[in-house]
Amino acid sequence: MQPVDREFFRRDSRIVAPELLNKQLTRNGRSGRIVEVEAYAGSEDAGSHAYRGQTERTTVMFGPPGHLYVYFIYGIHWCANAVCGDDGHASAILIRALAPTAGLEDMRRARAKARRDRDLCSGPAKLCQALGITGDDNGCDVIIGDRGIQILDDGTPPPVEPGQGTRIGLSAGVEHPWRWVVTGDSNLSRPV
DNA sequence: ACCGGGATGTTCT
DNA sequence: GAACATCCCGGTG
Repeated sequence: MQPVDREFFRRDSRIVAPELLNKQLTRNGRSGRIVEVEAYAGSEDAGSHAYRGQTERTTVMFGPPGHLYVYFIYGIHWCANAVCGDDGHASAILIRALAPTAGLEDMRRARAKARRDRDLCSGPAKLCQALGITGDDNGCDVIIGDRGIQILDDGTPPPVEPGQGTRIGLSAGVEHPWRWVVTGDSNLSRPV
């Protein structure tokens, strides 16, 4: 288990996203293997929060790679992205699902409504609940592990042939096939 | 199993 | 004032 290098994230999110599969997202003993991601490609991408330029909300996305962009959605939920690309490029990867690997008791407590373990982290807002990620964590550095949040490499390579499809829940930019999954994993938010 | 709708508040027009 | 990178619950088959 070693932290992913910052240079790993200093590339376009569409390149990094499939490679992020099977890395571990961890926080203070709660961990999960990343099994579903979506790439957002900044100002070129009508589906990205950064499409209309930098705002207060999207400041972190425009910053250096290796940080967490956390946003609030539908009045209820938090979702987390890994910021990619060099400084000034609003490239990011939405982490959409984890296969829980450690700290299951804490996750079940944080997600009391989840009936089965496969419901703990099978969605972008569910996994934030399970790991206790909120707006307070916006901007934290996942390389050095601010606030206990890290992305680690446990030696498992990404899938040779990840499943690929269009992104979920968008009204603009729906045409781009920038969602990648570990095919067949039981923790996906939806099959491809 | 699948589908429809409500929750709830920040962000941007 | 509308839209929103979602989730959960309660209906019906």
